[in-house]
Amino acid sequence: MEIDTLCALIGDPSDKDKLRPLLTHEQVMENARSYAEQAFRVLDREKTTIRYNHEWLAGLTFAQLIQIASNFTIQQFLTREAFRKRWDENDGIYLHEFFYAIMQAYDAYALNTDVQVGGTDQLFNIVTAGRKVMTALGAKPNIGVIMAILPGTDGVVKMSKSLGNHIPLNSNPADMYGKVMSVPDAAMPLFARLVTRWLPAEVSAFEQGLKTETLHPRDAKMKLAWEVTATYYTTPEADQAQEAFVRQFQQGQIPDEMPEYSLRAGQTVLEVLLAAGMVASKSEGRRMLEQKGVKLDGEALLTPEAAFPHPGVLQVGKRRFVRVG
RNA sequence: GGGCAGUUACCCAAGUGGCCAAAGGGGGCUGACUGUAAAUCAGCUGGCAGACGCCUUCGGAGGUUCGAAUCCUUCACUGCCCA
Repeated sequence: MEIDTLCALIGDPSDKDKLRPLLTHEQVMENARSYAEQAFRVLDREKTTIRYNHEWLAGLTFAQLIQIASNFTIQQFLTREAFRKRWDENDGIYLHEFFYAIMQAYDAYALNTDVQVGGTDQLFNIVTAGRKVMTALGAKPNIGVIMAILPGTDGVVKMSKSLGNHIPLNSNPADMYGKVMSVPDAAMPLFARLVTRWLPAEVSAFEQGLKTETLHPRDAKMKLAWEVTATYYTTPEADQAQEAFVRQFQQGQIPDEMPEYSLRAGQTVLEVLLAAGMVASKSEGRRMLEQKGVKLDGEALLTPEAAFPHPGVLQVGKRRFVRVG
């Protein structure tokens, strides 16, 4: 497994909104460890070697870089849809963006890879650039395994942390289960294919079941959510996440674990909401109350200025809970 | 180096002196309906008060004006074209 430590070190100027502070080598390696830990949810720690691309890229000379770059024409890059579109619309295309493909290609060469795995958006970087550079440098070109792109929780757009539609690997089983359940039905087959341990036969049985409606979409998604959770966590954790989900959302019961808040004398409903971190501001709290989104032990609270009635389970919306005592 | 266009709330985007806390869309949140969702419908979406009102916000700073997102100066940044 390779971790890109070079870009983190030089900073990526394409994110021009945020001035990304240059990370120190220690910070970069810290992040790298976190990526590795997440990968080890599915990779065998014992059989995996982690390599960092600054190991070989940092020592590359400018002359070498020019020589590698001479294998490519601008046209090859511009025929890529992403670049083409921006070219046609007069959006900026930065020179260094071309170098990402070249860098990735050189990584494949430096690691002497036989196979390189990536999403369809990496087709050019892997197949065209990688194989070309490997050939040019006298190595045997590798083989690309190109996978479909996993959509995010919206079911359409590529899953990405910066878009906020991601399912984090490192939060917790209940969160993962719930987030998979929130994915639109239409995205289920892709999840089944890309992030479960199911074999092709199981995946197609799953898809068939959905298509012929012999499998209830809700049950299908529960099965999927369980499998995804069990894949990245463990079977008991997936069981537990499923039980909690059924209790909380299907039966409308309160979860068994929730944060606690100690009531202070004389606090109003509004003050408790804010102090317990259930709302970001008093205005938001008032809105929630107006919209009947606040419940104490199942009873809707309506008056912001009223004294907090009694200890109990306070709920805001569907999934924010706190035990007020 | 020269010319032109631009910088508005989470994102896109309208707004060219008062009726602007700022249209519209997206996103988000709440409620209804459901299968948990999606789709659909309704509402909300800067803060403090919550009655009037007050405060902060339209790239930064300064200015003109009774009054500025809107006009002027200046700085910064972005895009396009020319060199």
